[in-house]
Amino acid sequence: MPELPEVEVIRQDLSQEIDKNSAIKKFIFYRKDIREPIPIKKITTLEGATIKAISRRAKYLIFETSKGYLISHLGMSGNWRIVDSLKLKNVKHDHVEIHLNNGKCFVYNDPRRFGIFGFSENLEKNKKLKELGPEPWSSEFSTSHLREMFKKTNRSIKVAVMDPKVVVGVGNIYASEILFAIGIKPTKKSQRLTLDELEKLIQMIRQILTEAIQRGGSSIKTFQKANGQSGSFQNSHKVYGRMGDACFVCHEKIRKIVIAGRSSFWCPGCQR
DNA sequence: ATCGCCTCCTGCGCGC
DNA sequence: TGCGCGCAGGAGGCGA
Repeated sequence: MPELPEVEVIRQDLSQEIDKNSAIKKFIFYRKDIREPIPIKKITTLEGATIKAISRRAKYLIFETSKGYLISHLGMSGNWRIVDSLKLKNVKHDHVEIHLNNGKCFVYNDPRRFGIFGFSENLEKNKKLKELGPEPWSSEFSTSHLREMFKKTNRSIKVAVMDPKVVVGVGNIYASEILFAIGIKPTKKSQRLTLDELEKLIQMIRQILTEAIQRGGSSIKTFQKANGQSGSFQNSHKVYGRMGDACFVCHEKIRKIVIAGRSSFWCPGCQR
């Protein structure tokens, strides 16, 4: 479900429900583990804490509280929804509820359970976060960074652009869309991109992710925003999920190939 | 060190 | 209609 835009949209929705006085009243856990064991004892110490902000790093959501950080990753199928505590009904695959003192409840639901819950007192010491590469809009995400990353590897650009050490947040859908938008085929070796192409790649990653966030993300399958609305960026997909359909630009048939085990869509007319 | 392959898990859509 | 199969937005571990 979530790549960076979807996580960011959920972050914005959840953030709307809190103000500077919002505190965590109570957690309810329906499972002890999803992908990894949930550190329930540590997380429970956050009861009574004020939520200062809800932020995002890569595809992680971070609840910044007065007593520490709750870190959540949505995996493939995770989602949050906002419910009034009094009207709350537990549905299948609801794993965690965060009840706030303002009567709202944030509910985490994840059918495939690939998501992660973590606790941290100090984000800078968090192993998972520490090893992440640059955010797409950061100055560290530059052509020199890409050249450094690409010079020693022989991977395809599709695989490289999905590597969180190269840049965080680009998942399988947006990788195909971004490469179509800059006219580079997904199997091209990352090493062989010119400086000009690297520059275009950076700009297009920023542009497409920004637009996707503005459009509420891509609601394919079950993705919904935390406020229950659907995103609309799926209507802007030019190649993803369009195998056999005519390219909107050159009318050639969109192809699907598997790269590193992931379906990759591209247009043989537009991408070289 | 790097890379491809496999795995975790449930649900859905397709073809027979 | 029912069943089996393949596939799905992520990411970490393994062995070559």
